[in-house]
Amino acid sequence: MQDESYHHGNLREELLKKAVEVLNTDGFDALSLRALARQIGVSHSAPLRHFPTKAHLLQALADEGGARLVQKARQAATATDARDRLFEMSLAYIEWAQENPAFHRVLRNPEVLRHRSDDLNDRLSEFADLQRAEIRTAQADGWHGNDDPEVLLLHLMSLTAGTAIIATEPSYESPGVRDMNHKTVAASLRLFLGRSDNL
Amino acid sequence: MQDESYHHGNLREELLKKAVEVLNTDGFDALSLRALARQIGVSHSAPLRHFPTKAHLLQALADEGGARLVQKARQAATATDARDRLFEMSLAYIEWAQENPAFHRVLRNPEVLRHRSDDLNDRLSEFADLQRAEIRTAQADGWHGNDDPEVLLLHLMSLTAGTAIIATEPSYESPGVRDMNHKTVAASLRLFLGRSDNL
DNA sequence: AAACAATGTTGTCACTGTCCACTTAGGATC
DNA sequence: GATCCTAAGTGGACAGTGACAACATTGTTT
Repeated sequence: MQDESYHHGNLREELLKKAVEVLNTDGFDALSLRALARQIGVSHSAPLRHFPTKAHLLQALADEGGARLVQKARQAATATDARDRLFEMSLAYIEWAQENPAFHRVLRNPEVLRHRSDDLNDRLSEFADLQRAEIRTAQADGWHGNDDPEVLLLHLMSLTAGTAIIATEPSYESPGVRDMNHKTVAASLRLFLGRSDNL
Repeated sequence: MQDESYHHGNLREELLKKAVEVLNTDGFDALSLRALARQIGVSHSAPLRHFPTKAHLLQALADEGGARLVQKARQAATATDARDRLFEMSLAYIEWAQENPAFHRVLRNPEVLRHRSDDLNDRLSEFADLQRAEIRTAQADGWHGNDDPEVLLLHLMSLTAGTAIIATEPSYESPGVRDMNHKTVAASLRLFLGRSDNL
């Protein structure tokens, strides 16, 4: 548990932590194993003992990010109505993306996503299944009762993922949407998930 | 116009073309200026005469892609009803992304988008304004007449961008949406843009 | 005490982006 | 038509990177 005096430390966690820092401050392209090692004060090839390749480092970040994202979304679903639970999950997803832009960017990186771990894959699949179940429940309550549930799932996932990206990438703001805030996001989600009576 | 015998050729276009090839076949990480030069049969630093930096090459791809995307979306809007025109534009956007995954991936790359050219920025802004206008027209016809048009725009952009990503990234399929096809995409868009009477 | 596996180090390799000085070709200018 | 000039291509260099291999150090296990 010594900090940095001895030869050993708790690298790996330190690496992941520093990686998130770099991603948040300097962007994706600036992330390099050697720079991380340098910042931590360790040999340039020490990281390879914990992540045999740079891709493995990114995978680990994706694993951690995916776990946190799904956990937050699940915990947010507390309402009694299924539609409201879907709303809470989507909103939590978007808020998590806004709070953790580094994780979110790694998580939606095509190369990372393509080679995701079985662990992450399972987690995402289970989350999709949960949403599927909630959609069916909401349909049983009369919400879009005649529509294909898979279409509803695609619609919800597209809307949520798209909103998260637009909300986290300031680049999208100027050419497209103006003043992006919590109220606007919630109102947008309500267009699909809201009940006309309550706000 | 000689092909490759002389010292000169029409590099730049050749570079852009080869870059798209590489992006489609080997992915984003495999794109390197030196490899492009090697494939074309030219010196390793020849590309720098046309693109002072790798980022400029990506910017050029984004410019071209953005122009094509907006053009296709505009041309697709031929219906007499504003909602239908919005539907046509969104569908064209998604189809273009599916047909041009390389361009689409460059176009939605955060670093590229952040440093986009004024040209591309203007094009995207104008397209957003066009959608804004169509939304207002549709609202005048009674569609979501009481909702904030900016919320409607955010909703539409999120939905379209999100669907395009899910449709182009096969990685999304297994953990989330099953069998993604034209009919499903259209049905999903119709949930927001459709008139309940037709289809 | 000795053997061992985990972790960290140094040195090296191929590759990349970028800069530089140099060459070449084609068009403009006198 | 000879001369200048500039755009375009060449080859050499440099630092930074991911990855590999051989070696060193540690804490743990036997």
